[in-house]
Amino acid sequence: MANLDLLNEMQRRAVLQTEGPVLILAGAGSGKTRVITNRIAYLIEECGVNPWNIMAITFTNKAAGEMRERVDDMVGFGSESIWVSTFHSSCVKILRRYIDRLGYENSFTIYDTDDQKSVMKDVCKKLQIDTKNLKEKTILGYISSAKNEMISPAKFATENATDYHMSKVAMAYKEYQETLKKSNALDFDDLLVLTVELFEQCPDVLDYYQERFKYIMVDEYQDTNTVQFRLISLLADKYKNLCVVGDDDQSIYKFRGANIRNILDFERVFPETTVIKLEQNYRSTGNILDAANEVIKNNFGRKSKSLWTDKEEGELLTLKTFDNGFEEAEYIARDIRQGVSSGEFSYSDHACLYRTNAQSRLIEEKLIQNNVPYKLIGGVNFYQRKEVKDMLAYLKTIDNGRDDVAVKRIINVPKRGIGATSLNRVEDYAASNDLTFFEALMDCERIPGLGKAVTKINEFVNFIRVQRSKLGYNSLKEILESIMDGTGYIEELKTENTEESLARVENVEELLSKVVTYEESTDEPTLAGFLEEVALIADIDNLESGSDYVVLMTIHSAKGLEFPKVYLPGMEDGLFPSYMCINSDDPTDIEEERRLAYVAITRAMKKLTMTCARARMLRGETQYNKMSRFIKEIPGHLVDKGQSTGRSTVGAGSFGGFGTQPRTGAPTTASSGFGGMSAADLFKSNAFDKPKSTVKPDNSMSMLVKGNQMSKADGLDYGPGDRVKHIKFGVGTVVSTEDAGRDYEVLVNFDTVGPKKMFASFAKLKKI
DNA sequence: CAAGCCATAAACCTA
DNA sequence: TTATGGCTTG
Repeated sequence: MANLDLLNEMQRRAVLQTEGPVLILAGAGSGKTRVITNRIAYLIEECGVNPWNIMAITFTNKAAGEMRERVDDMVGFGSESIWVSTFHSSCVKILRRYIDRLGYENSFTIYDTDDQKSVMKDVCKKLQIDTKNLKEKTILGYISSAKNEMISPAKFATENATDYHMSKVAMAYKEYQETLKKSNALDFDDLLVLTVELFEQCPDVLDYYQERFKYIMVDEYQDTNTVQFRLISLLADKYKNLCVVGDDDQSIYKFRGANIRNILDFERVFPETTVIKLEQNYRSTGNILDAANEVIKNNFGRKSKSLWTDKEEGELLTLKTFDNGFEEAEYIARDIRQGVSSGEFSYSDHACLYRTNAQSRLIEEKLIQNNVPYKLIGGVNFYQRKEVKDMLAYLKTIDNGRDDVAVKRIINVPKRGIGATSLNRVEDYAASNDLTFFEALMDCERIPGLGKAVTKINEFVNFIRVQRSKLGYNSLKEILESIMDGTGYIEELKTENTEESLARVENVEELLSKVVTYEESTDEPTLAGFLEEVALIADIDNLESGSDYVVLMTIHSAKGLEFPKVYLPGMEDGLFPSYMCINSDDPTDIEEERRLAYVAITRAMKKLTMTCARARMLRGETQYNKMSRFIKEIPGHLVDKGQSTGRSTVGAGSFGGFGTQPRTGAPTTASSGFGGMSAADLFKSNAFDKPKSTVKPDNSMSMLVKGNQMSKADGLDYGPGDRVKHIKFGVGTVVSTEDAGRDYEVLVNFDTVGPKKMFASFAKLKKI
């Protein structure tokens, strides 16, 4: 049941404006979900619209599920015929019915990333593209962006004819697309692109769906990309009852293809648009909102709006500057603990939002030391990340070869051609001679049957020996650096050049910073000492149990969430905004970064604490950064700067001033910025931060330390003679099943592709 | 040129 | 866990 009484004036207008194009600019915390659900209920109950004619589109399945639930609750009978889904699943439904018009079969398959990669592998082979320089993943990345912008292979080729590198990509794109078509397959992006093509080429189909979807609503509209916009424009073209809800100030996914022009130009594309601004915020205090408004005001390309609240001003924002990142993290940890022990807050009222994943390490450590339970959202604990574990395994091996697990972990990482067969031989030799694995490696000449692997193993052993001999002469930093570079580990990640791989580089660099601080803060730093310190931190993290914990995540993943108390560490130029944006030729990059700041600030309900460090260890080098320009955009009267902190105020005064607002006792040495330092080092570095690159946990295990992810299915529900169905190969007859150790091996004779041998736990065969 | 070893794919259906 | 193709090497 729609209930207009629970809505404010603007929300009510948004609900009542059912006809024509409507642009709802819903600021952070302004209750947009409530508006959408009420609007749907109102359409059905008051305007007599058939639920069948309503479509609501979201971005994620999760969001679709939530909306479905809330709509069901409110509408009741008939709600199941409302089309609530994501862009992609809508397209699948449409294409399953009509894609034959485009020369595909309606039984098309959808290729996942793995499938895409194997297609691309073939393509590269065929076109003789060297995948050492140009990774399949990288090419697929270009193709995906092209598809988001609806750039066809032909157009892509003409646009990139001059660049050698890109012309290769263009060739690959063309070949890739042809291969997909031949296999009657679509990739994820094709779902959208082909639906648009379908509508453009078949007016009757378009007309059918236009008649069907008389009322269309799109959530998180600021995140739409060009194809998605085209798609809804086509659908809404006839009745023009298109209602989009979004906030241009929260568009932070440009790097994923979102096109902010879609929201900025909406009124131009749809004349006679009713624009409704939801500006009353129900989340934050007055001071927090003012700060957010003042920051976002500095962006030029935006719809003017200004959030307000009838809540009280609340506490001032807190800004603390520290001498270094340690004190910053320490402060946050203590402040949280204090807030909790005072009884006013629980741990889960606190969130710590940072710009880059690597920043989590220091905070994690300090939280652990202070016994503050925390949970890392959308990420993995720093010391559990694969790349960090790899580096630590190298260090352990150098320290002493006794940790067999560590040695086995890295003996073939990066790949150096030492495979399972050789390792098994070494293992046997070690066992029968009562040696550690590494001792056996050193002895590898004597191991029978190793053959040419001996050379490879010796190279590895020598590398470790060389590093070992440096102990005591070279710094640990230098040793870790030679691991990073000498093994080619970092280089491999950099050439991969994906969001994920670059985040991994960042994490390794963060470990390097950790090494340097260890050396600086310890009288007699040793490798063993360092490993011990790390082990302590790395092991304690089982302490988190229960549901009350502090939340740690990137600002990107915090979109849509709210917390009573929010901490924003690392508010420094160079970190946030990142150097990449500061030095970018494209002025809109900094605007995107500012929107991110806006999102960050508006997550806070009661209390916002921003912190920055005068000196920060980045990539093993101490950087002296200015205070973030975004902080300077916040008027001084909103901020409690407190007393200048830090036990030793050595570098005091070298810090940037507090912007335009004069303030009490502020050491305003504005623009004194860089303390004569290595900005250049940052420029030459590739390792920029792309957000949201949730680095996967460490699944990889050395093949000798193999885990048991798949348990043998106890018994199969099919046997020889049974008819079974396979997702890719279709229907077939089981010829035989064989007990093969942990798994069953099944031989199936498929009707279309002939006999195939497969593993039961992989193939997920269904008896029919 | 043959042997042997290494690396990888076989699955799920993601914004 | 195993089959397979590709690569290296004697």
